[in-house]
Amino acid sequence: MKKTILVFGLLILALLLLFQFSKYALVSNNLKIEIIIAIIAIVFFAIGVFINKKSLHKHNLVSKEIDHKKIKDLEISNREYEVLIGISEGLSNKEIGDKLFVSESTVKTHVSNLLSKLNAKRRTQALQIAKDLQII
Amino acid sequence: MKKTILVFGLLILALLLLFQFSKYALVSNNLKIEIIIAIIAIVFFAIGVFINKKSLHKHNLVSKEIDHKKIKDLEISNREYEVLIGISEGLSNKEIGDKLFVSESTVKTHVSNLLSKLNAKRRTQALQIAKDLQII
DNA sequence: TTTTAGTTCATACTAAAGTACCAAAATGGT
DNA sequence: ACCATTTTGGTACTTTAGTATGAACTAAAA
Repeated sequence: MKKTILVFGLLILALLLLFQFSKYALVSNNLKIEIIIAIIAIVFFAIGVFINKKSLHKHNLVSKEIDHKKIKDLEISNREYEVLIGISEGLSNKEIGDKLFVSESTVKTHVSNLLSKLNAKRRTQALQIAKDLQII
Repeated sequence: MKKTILVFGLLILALLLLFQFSKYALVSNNLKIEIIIAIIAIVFFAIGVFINKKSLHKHNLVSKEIDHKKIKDLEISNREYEVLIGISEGLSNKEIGDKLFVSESTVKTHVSNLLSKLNAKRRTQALQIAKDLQII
């Protein structure tokens, strides 16, 4: 919230500066009107894209973003997470091993640890829980 | 694709008109420079919001809807689809059987048929493919 | 009515997945 | 250098998943 207010404050300040600058530039004839219009257009286009992205993020995209903090809270290691990604891609333990250049035994160890950390009985359940927790 | 080209064509046309109008208005002194800048700003802000919304829709909202037509095209039966849902919920064959009031054998039959229809080797791969095809 | 597709279930089998336990390297911070 | 954690991988085992095949029943379509 504080961040939002700060951003909007800076934005308004920048716009006022731009406004004054364009008037000054016009009067002193340093810049052509086309250039000024182009600058205004680009700036406001960018603001439109930015504002829209922000507001959509809050409502629709939450489920698309990965909660890295939760991964750490669950004490899931790097390698375990890579294995989880492999599972979500529908790979077998052997295939995950080939992808990560380790043996199938190693993958099984990671999977087993992953399941207990996610409190899952099966890899499919792990996927469902991981999606629910927004870590994949 | 054709639609996109049409929209962009009209957009460019509208901008050119706006451009010429602003120059004319300035020369003839009918409008103040502040008003023109404000119009440009509002128009480009709206364009920014519009473009952004369109591009986000294509990526995130389509994937939320189930393609029932594709399910029929793949010749996936009612019961097989119910089993697929069970798989996506992370259930074992036994648990799916309990949920649908059939034996584990029956579930295995459905799963096996489902895998060949989805061209998958494992249930996790079936999930990945089904998501890709937007049937779950 | 015969056919077709879907659902059900069983047996017997093979292949993966998952658990339990152990142990050796590698890594990273204090 | 030392400690804690991660990563690795093995053996032995149990459980679950998946295949192949055959068969019975149902409902709807031809």
